[in-house]
Amino acid sequence: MKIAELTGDKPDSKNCDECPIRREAICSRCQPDELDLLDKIKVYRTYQKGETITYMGDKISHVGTLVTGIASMSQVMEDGRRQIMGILLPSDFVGRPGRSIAQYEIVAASEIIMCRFEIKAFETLLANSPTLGPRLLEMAMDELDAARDWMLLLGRKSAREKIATLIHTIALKSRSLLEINIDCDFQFTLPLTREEIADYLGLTIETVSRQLSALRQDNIITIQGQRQITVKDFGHLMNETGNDYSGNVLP
Amino acid sequence: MKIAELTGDKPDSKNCDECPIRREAICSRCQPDELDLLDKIKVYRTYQKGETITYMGDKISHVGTLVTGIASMSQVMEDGRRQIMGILLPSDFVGRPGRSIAQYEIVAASEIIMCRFEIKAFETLLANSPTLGPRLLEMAMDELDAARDWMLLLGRKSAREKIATLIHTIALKSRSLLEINIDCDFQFTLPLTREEIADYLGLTIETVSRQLSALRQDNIITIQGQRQITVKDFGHLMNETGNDYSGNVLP
DNA sequence: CGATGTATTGAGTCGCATCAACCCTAGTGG
DNA sequence: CCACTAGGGTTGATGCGACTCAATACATCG
Repeated sequence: MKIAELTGDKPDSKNCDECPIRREAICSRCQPDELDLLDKIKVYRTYQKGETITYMGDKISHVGTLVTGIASMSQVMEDGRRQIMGILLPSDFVGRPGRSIAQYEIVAASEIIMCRFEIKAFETLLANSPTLGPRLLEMAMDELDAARDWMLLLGRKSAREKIATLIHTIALKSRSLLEINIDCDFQFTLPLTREEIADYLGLTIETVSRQLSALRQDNIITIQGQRQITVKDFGHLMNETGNDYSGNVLP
Repeated sequence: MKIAELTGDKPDSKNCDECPIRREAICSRCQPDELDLLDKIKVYRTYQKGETITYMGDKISHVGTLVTGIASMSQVMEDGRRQIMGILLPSDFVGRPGRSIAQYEIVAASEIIMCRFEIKAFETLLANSPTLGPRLLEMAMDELDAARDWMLLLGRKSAREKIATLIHTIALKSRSLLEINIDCDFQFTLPLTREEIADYLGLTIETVSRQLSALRQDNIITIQGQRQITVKDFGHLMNETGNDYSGNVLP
């Protein structure tokens, strides 16, 4: 039994070679010469837990990569209803080249470090790089797939299926990060509050709490404290997600 | 008062220069030499209304651009629940370079014509083209924005707001296609059945029908036959969408 | 003209939201 | 050290909005 953390390690240095997300981020295919160019315009910045990085409608001065920590990307309606459209994890790219007004609100769900680039400078690099564009395209298409999968969840799944899917997804991600493939109890820390979960799944905090309790009572998970989840049986959990077994694992 | 059609004109010829979507599609930035290369590998194909172009899990042999007609992209659960993640209109790109297994089901909602490319050949062009990649990236990011906006609708909007948003969106799109900017009654044809609307909005057909009737009774729209919708007052309709007025028009 | 697919409308039910009370933990200051 | 407070979480009672089931109307087509 292992404890997984989605927050990643802190970068011990400002050197790209030692960057913990060097292999997955926008720069993953850059050759040394390109990396140098990125290195020259990059600026690290830390945000505190709960801090808002961009508000909807804000002018955007930077794009960047999340290096450590967790953030959420959400849209808010006038009356306060909120929908989180994505959870940002280390190596995720934030911002859209060519757009200067923020469409979404980005909030740090933990203390985070971002590797930021001034947007004009980045766009210039992007236009001249042989690797940045293709990597960004690949990442955008991955996000598109994820967004579309989530649309099925939001539009068609029951509260129980939503919660089961979230836990299943986070557990799988934690497990693959740790490269554990043993089918035994698996414990991890929920990186989100009940409110964030509710806003991510299109539910209320009360329903989230109730469904978590129900899954616990049905012996599918156990809960230690408020955030520690143990999955007793992945197959059993999978049954509750509404997904079928075929073709859900992407290459 | 004008009648708008989202289906576009049929291509009178197989010549790219006269293609009705030449200015918006993946090839919109291609120079003559690149266009020649695309032209050599392109194959037009017609699908009948109701025909399924790809099933989930299918091996994909082609990518391509929708030239005329309407199609839907959806995901289906084992028990038949369906969520449409996007409505494909002329100039939209179908398929993901680098992926050989279909994640989604594509169904023709009307008779359609596709301009298709064998996937390997297209990938080769993409890798060597200075314009294809950037254009594809731009289109992917636009779709990502659209998907995320739809997540707010699916997760947080009421049935009435969902219907109002759909009508508002389609009406705006029709109007801009016709380049009409007059604030008067505006009539258009719903390109979708009630079932498709339901699957797009995460509702049932009965709820769709009831909410359309309610909007009619509240004098926000009128309905002629089953598919002809007239918007009496855009402002009034906008009030029902749950959107705020600021910042919703993209550049 | 019946047959079939599509749409509307009504009655009843249920899942999730709402409102409200309470618990737990951590942090603060007297 | 402990009372106090605030934020996060759980649980219960109740209500409503959307789903389900069912009957009927309308449209299209052979």
